[in-house]
Amino acid sequence: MEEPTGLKVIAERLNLSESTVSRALNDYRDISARTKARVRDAAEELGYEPNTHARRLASGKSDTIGYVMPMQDGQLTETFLGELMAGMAKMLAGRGWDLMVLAPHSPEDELAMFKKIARARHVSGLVISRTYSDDPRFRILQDLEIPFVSHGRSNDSGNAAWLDVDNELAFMEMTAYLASLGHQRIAHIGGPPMYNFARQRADGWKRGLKDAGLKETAGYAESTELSFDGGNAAMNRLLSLDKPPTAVCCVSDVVAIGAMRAIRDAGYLPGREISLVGYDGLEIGSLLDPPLTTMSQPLQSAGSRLAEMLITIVEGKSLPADNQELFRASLVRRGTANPPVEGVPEGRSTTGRQ
Amino acid sequence: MEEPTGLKVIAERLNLSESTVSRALNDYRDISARTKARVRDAAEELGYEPNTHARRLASGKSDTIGYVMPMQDGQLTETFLGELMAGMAKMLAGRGWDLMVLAPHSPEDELAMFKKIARARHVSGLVISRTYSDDPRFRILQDLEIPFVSHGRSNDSGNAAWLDVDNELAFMEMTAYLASLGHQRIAHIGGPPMYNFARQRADGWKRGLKDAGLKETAGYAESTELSFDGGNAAMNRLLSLDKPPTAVCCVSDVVAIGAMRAIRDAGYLPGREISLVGYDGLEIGSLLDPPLTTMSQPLQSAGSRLAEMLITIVEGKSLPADNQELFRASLVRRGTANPPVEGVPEGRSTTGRQ
DNA sequence: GTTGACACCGAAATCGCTTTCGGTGAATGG
DNA sequence: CCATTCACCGAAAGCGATTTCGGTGTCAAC
Repeated sequence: MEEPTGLKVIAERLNLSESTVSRALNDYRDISARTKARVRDAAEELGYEPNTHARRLASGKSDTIGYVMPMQDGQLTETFLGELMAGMAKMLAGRGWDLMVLAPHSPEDELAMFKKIARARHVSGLVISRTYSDDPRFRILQDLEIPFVSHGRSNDSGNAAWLDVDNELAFMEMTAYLASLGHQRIAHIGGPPMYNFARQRADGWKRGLKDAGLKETAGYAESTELSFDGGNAAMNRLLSLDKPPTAVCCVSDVVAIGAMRAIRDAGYLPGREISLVGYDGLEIGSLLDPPLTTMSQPLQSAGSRLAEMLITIVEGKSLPADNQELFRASLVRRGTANPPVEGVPEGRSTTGRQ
Repeated sequence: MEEPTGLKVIAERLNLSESTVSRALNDYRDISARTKARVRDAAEELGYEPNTHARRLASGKSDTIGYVMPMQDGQLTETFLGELMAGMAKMLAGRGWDLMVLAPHSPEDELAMFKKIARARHVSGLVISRTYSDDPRFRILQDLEIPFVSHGRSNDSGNAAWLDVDNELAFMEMTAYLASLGHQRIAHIGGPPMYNFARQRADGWKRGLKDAGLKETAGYAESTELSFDGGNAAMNRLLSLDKPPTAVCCVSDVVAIGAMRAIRDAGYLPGREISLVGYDGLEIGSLLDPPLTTMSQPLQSAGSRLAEMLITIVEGKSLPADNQELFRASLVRRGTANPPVEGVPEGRSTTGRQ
């Protein structure tokens, strides 16, 4: 229980005042270089570590940002948040900031957390993720005057700060890639339009088609839940079309995996009769047979950048509106996207193997 | 920029002193019930939220615990930490505590963080995870007098606090299950013995064999990296045995998936000629064909319990040694574990399909 | 009518740091 | 040589709570 060395100890030892020591440590310029050096040495030697709470109380800053976990009914919905948080935490630690986790179990709870933060101010900024097409949180946070940046855009983004992947571009490229392989019948299994990224990806697919000189075929624009079963069902619908697609752009890897199963069950081989591209770059996709071609986004660096943006905003060094960035997803070529082959399905096959 | 309501405001409004208000809010018993009620009402009405930093400075408590992310070379190594953290965060939030994330990019960095915490004390306890068989962190944290609980045991656990899954029991059950299906040649693909759980799981498998009246066959105890390739290679070694196993207990789902591929490549069907059970309960396993039978552990509740234990320790309400708990994993029956069939492999098949 | 005991509340110190505001002594300028 | 200006440092006032220590007023007991 030996007491931790505070400013006082090091001040006494050097025959200086606490305030001088404090300013020396914080590199004020009305302290001589010699004194600063002495202070720093003494601090080092004594193993001085400033008391965070005292510092934050006095300075009025909290040097802490919060990450709002994307939860739904108390359950986690994403798998990537580990990477994202690691990226944020590392960036923040480098600047002496802390990362705090918020896991609301309902939208009401989330709102309550926001309000509390707005008043207690023990968190100086937030990072939210998994944005909806219409996301009330943008307004709420702005009204509460809580600095924040969002991982993903929204219709309500306005001049808020955000960092997003260029979903539209990603799906344009995905479609272009498929077209370059020779596919002409390219479908899309999208996600619920309530998610902003789902719309963007669908748009990207459409533009990709147009750029490739292809026209949208009726029934090729599927939309479903972000789940294995959703992908499975959607793919089955595509397969029952008169002219099923020879390639499919999937809104996510999980959906793509569901689609793969449907393709298999219909007696075809994913990547042979029907090509498939997913999105997310899940590690697990490479373990499938054949391994899933997908597009991956840089997560750790996104987390890092998110934190960096938020810091500049909190410190007033930049406006939210000046912090809107697009990251680019990159194609991961694995096994499910290949040139079309002969014998493409011309209608619902009923000889599915189990 | 209206100033937040502090104790002073509500004291003035009620013609009370700040100290009385503070004690009323904190439910001291030398404050009359009537006064407490008045104070609480006023606080509610004015939207009072105590200043966290001031409170923590004055009380000397930080009401914050840190979670040390399991990192390796700056990379995340686990996929489950999202769930775990969500569980912790929710538990903590209910008690007014905060969860902070630490993402060291190296063991040295981790040590530096520990030292800093030991001095700055802005985090009152830690949760560590992914423990090694010989894990120096136990000693370090004890020497530094930082309260902590570990998610996973170690040879160095001693009388430290931990919460672990009963890995041995899990693998005993797994083995027993396989034996009950009729298997007699049950192998094990284990992980690097540097990880404590890897040893425990191997032990469980051995005890399971013994309990079922089976004897260990030479070459049936494989060990490999915790990766797809590791599982793949290990399974290939098993397949090249004179008498390959008819069932395999895998240390993790990812390893199991690698093994599945090896089985397929050798011309067999996982769950038919060779049964397979994984561990982790990864969602993704259910998407495979056939879906992977596995054992899953409760993560959110583990996180919750970890946080709870740590709080009681930090508050001095219990000793670390009294906080050692085993959770139980549960079997998730899917498609890769079935009774043995005729035509079991009797040696390395060379007719593998790619 | 003292004397305690008890129930309540206020004053003031404290937590450890930041930051403003002066106040030295020395250097500069005319 | 006196008046400015600098460079540097100390004193002291917060920051917004918690917590100890007394000090009232009331009431019962002797």
